[in-house]
Amino acid sequence: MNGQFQIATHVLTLLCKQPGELLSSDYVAGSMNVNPVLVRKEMRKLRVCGLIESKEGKTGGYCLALPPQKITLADVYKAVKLPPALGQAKNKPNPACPVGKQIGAHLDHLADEVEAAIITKLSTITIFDFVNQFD
Amino acid sequence: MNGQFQIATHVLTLLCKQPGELLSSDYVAGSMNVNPVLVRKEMRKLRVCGLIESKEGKTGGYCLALPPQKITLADVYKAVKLPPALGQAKNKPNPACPVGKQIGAHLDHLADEVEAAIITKLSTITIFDFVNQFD
DNA sequence: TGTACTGTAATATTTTTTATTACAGATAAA
DNA sequence: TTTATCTGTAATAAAAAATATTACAGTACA
Repeated sequence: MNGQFQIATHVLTLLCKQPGELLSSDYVAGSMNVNPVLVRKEMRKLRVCGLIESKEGKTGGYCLALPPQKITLADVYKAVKLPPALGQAKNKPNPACPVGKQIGAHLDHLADEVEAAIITKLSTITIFDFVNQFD
Repeated sequence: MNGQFQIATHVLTLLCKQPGELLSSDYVAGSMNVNPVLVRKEMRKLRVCGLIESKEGKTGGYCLALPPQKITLADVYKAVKLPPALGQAKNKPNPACPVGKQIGAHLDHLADEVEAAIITKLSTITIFDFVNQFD
């Protein structure tokens, strides 16, 4: 139950709907019923990737760093760094077994291909597109 | 850290390499350093989906139910039922907010599209293909 | 009839995610 | 210059999910 991508997308949607305004973490956290600190954590990731800007101090808050047509959901996905879609084994397969010895590399390669497929799909959708779906 | 897909794929690889033989959960669990009960749980999912067969009692174990050319990694993915690749928000967005009111439906639709992209990718790879990568 | 499996439940442990609390630093306004 | 309000961040607690462990009923074979 990982809602980091949803939080980031929700905030970006709000920022896109109120261009030019600075929205506070308390405000957006209230709009989605989630803890403000969690919002600030996701915002840090988005800021590091150059998707948003933030301003400290009184009247501070967050706004988009780029036009929403330039931000794809793939950018969001990469910024948020979710765990891999196929999961990730933590076990160490038996190296004495010919399968166990090699399967890690093959599974990693497969995981990379799946991540690439996800990113290809998400790169076709911008925040602008996403927000345009709303009434 | 979810290794269910990896466990299922590992077992299917072993079953594919030893056609006709029944492999026990203890044997395969030893090959991948994981708990045998966890193996049996994944095997139940694969059996329900018709990918493997199991036999109880002494000399019991697991074997493929289909030729490995007929089992795709998409079948495995669907059988294992991982949590959605984009995660899943547990929060209930504020229904008084026009964004909060609608975003759930749009995020669900997006999640469906991403799952479809994953399945499209994985459906191009059979267990036979996967196992053929091994030396 | 004993042995060695699957099937499954119950419980505990570990890991991950989310929530909460706290506070330093920044900035605007009184 | 002081106060209020925000970000940034750390530390900790609580909740949720995954995995490990234990236990045992049922099945099938020797």
